Amino acid sequence: MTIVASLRLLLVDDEDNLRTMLEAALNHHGFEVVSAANGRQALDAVAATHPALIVLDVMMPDLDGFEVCRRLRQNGNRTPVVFLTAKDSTEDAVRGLTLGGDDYLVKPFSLEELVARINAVLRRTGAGEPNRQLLCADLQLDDDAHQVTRQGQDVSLSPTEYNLLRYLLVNQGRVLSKAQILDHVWQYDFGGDGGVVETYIGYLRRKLDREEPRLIHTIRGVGYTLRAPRS
Amino acid sequence: MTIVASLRLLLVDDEDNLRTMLEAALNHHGFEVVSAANGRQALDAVAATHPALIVLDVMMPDLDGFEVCRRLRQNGNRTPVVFLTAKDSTEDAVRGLTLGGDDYLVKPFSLEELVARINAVLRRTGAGEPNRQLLCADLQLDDDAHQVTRQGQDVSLSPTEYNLLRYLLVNQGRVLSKAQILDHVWQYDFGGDGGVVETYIGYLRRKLDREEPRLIHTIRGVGYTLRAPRS
DNA sequence: GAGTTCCCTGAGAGCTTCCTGAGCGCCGGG
DNA sequence: CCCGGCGCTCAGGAAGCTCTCAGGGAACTC
Repeated sequence: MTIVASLRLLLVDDEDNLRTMLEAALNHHGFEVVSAANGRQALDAVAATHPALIVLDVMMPDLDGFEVCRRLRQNGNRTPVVFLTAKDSTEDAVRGLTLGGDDYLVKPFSLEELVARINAVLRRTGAGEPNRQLLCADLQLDDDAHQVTRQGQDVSLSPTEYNLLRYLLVNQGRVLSKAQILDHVWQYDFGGDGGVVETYIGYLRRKLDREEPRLIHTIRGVGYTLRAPRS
Repeated sequence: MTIVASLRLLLVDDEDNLRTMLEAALNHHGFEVVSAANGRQALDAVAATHPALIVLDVMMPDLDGFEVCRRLRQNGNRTPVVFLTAKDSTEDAVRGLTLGGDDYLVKPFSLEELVARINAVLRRTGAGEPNRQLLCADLQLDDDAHQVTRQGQDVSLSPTEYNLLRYLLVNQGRVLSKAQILDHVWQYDFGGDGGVVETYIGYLRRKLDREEPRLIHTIRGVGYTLRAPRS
């Protein structure tokens, strides 16, 4: 869990369920979250609460996300934005906007991805904490370089493997249930069961946990945990 | 027994028997318990009593647990929730709820598990006490890591063994009858007799009480107790 | 458009866990 | 001292859980 001392985010999305879920999740990650259900509310909320970053859905009934952003910039507001877009259409249109340090994410995404993007943007714009390397014994993960090494050796991971490892690292020492892992590492609308997690844990073990000391441990009937041997 | 200074819980379940039983049990664990038999009562009770946490059955006649939670969140209420679900259907639907720090439990569960979850959620959301290691002489149990050590050595326990040990630790110094142990450590609908407890005490002794000083003591005709030798 | 990587599913094997029942020994009372 | 009750241990079957592998389909790359 990333602990950021009460950095205020504005979350803008018109789907109630998703907004509620994300609000809870971001809150739980240590952000102070203000939310808005449409473009106008968003503009008001920015003026009222001066968030450090805006998570902004593109597709909305009244003002769409682009329009909201355009108006903010027009008024000289530079608050960084992470856009949420649907797969199909808008992907091209977002390109131009990432120039200002902003970023975007295609729906449906996974929670860990969103948090990673938010932290990355905050880092780039100077508001967040500096880049932190995630370590566990001789395993290290560098988020900026998107690079993983074990015993100094580079290990090449697929996106899902990387996200899973990252989640394990952030929560090292804590036991994570398969349900928790699914919720955080897989896309929020994924319907499958815990079987996939087993498979991916298997991939990770094969790629970077073949030799002692083993870092990934199975807690039978409970879940998995990443833990360095006691020093 | 976990002593938490009068933290108020709301317990919501439509089965009278179960609700009464849980109410007594949670009460006995030091919580102040308010209970509700359906969704509407639950909403009223939240407004009236502002509980620190809600134990919420999913399957209910009027408003189901999800709906109750959704309405609370819509009103900006962030009270953490522990859901109670039936095995079969709802398990998938509950995923996504672990995001906000909430948790869930599949019926039938054991009392100790419920209490453990409640404490874990309170810990995560900052309302409860910080993670406390359970200790007894050179035996220690860490709930977050789900790890048990004796004389610094890791001991690997099965889920039932772990729950039993946890119950003994929480109640160390007190004698626990086999019936009490069955009631707290085994699922509430377990039909068997006390023979299982003997077997599991045996497992624990073999795994972590082979050498002096012995911590698990048999009180013949009464039950068992975990006690460190007088210092 | 061909080849590769990535993601997910399903089945099977193998191990762990759970519980029961039986036999034996210990303890305490008569 | 003997006996009954209680507790301990062991063995074993059934169920559950996890791992692994193979394979198909989607996405991406060149």
